[in-house]
Amino acid sequence: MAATIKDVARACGVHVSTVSRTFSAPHLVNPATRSRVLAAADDLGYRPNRAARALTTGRTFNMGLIVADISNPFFPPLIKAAQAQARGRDYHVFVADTDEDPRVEEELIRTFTKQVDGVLLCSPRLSNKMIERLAEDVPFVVVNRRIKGMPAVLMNVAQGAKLALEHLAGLGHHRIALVSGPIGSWTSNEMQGAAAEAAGLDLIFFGPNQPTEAGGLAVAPEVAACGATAVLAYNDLVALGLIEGLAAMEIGVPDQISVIGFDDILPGRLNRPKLTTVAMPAVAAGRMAVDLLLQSGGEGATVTLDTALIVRESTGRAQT
Amino acid sequence: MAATIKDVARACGVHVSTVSRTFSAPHLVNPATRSRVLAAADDLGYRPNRAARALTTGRTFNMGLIVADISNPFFPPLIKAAQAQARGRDYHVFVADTDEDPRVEEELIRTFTKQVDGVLLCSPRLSNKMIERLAEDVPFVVVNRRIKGMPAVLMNVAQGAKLALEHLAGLGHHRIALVSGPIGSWTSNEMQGAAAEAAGLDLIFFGPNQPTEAGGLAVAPEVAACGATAVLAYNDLVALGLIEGLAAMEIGVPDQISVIGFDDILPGRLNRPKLTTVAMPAVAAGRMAVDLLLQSGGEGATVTLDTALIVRESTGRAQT
DNA sequence: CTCGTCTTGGCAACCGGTTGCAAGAACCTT
DNA sequence: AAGGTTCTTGCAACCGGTTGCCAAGACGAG
Repeated sequence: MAATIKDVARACGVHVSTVSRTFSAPHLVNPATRSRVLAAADDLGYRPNRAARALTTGRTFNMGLIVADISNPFFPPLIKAAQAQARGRDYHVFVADTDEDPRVEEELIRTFTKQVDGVLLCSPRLSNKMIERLAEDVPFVVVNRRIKGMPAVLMNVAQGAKLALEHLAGLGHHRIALVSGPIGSWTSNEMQGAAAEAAGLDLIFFGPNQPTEAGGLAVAPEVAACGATAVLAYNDLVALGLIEGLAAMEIGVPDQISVIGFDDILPGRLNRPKLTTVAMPAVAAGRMAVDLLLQSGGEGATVTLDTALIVRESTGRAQT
Repeated sequence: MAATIKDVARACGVHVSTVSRTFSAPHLVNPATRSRVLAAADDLGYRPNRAARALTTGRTFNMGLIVADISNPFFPPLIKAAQAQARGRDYHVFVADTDEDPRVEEELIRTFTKQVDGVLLCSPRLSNKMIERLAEDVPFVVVNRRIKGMPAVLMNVAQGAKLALEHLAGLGHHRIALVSGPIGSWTSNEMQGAAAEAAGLDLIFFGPNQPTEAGGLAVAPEVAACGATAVLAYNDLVALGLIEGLAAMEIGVPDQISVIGFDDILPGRLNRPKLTTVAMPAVAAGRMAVDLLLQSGGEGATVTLDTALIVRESTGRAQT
């Protein structure tokens, strides 16, 4: 059907290797011949078959990007940043969604192996051990997970959690609910770790939870019942669900309970009340992850990006 | 590095073809030999190289999915539905985002060619002519675009627009602004076409616009100035931006102006006021697109899915 | 015991390119 | 004019599998 390198070679009476060189090493072929080949190629609509080329060169010039849930508005900016950065490096990014399922995640990685030059693994749900094993077959850069010897882009969640807790303490909150995320989430662990170190606060942990609005909605009754005056939620989606759930029980935010999320997604900015949140550097992370993959020959550089507290309307003084 | 079919063959003293058959035609190899091969393969951690296999078989068992803007909450449900459906058919879906740029779209399609068995083209921005040309190299299913002889999944936008206009007319609105989308959008054209047929209404067209909140925000002043009492927006994102922009000018929705969007995305349900919208069958479309790609040998079946008006809080009686 | 049939597995060509090697041509040098 | 360079191009092996064809061996029937 589509023209191959042989068709082009035949069309202009030259060996296939010459055609091949015309595209991948133009300086090695006589300008006159080159233009003859290019003319014939253009004429037949020839495009090099990237998969076939990859077979011998070992490079596909594309990379995979795996996320747990593409519906989470946190990811699209990261994805777009990665795609843009990759495009600037002559690479293409293929995205896939695991539906929060570690088995699907593994299967997708296996599928990507040999079809991409590396995989950006964002907020993985697989165990470190499994990731290390899979890393034997394809280079990784992990985002929001620390694995020894593996290049990683981390967001300083602990710092963000600390800022958030200080903010709440400053508003007079002492009893604070911590609504964590799914099992296998490094982010969730970091948050809990940072919270556990905070002195003088009475923390109640809830989890694991789905990292979605449904998850927030579901824990709302428990959170309301536990007597906390403020909540630190795993992410903005959970925070929004929580606010919705509290509203359904006629509990006002921030009047009766303060809520802080993580991520700084767009819907949080449009919500009433506008969400106070710890902004995560998603765009920078997407860019960095691509660069790390391209630079590191698998070497374990680790980049940590800062987070920032953004105070909006969902937090206020504790009731006295 | 990774084990190849040859390593396995050597390891258990059989020819590579036998190993190959063990995986792709197990019934042709003696059970005893087969288990020996499987053991060796497992031992060496051998995985067939999908790209190499595709070279001879011509099938990759993966498909591409191209969207204009992955940040638009309209797409993730469609993407997830497509991925789930594909997974059930032993296929994998690779997603890519064009950033609303036709050139990027073309480049991505070219990249996908030969690396996937087909491409789902969602709300493309390329011209029909260009799409037809590219279709010579890779099978397509287009979503929200009608192209002769090409399988398509359409959403009945005209019907939805009609419902929306009737709803507004019923509330006493006569002067209605139509805020359209980007150039090259079939959806936008359908909306305009349907609107133009509506009798007894005074329509003012605004466009083209970016199909985002920024786009809605930007036209808000013009819309406010045109004297319309209601707006039909290209999609929910534009509608939300519009509401935001109107609010900044102290124009209340729905008290002073009614707003209807298209898509029924999640943020629209959380917004205050909750958005009245025409729900698009994104999930069904994702599923159908996959099936169409797998069934049709490129034959031009067209599926049209119904839309539905969902009345919430952003529309109300016209001021008298 | 011989013949015919069925299983099994090796051989080799092929998919669409890439690339090291070498030969011939053209161009310089001295 | 001989010898040395530099260019240009063809040859053939190779990447990792798949598959049509064929021969050897197993097995059952007569």
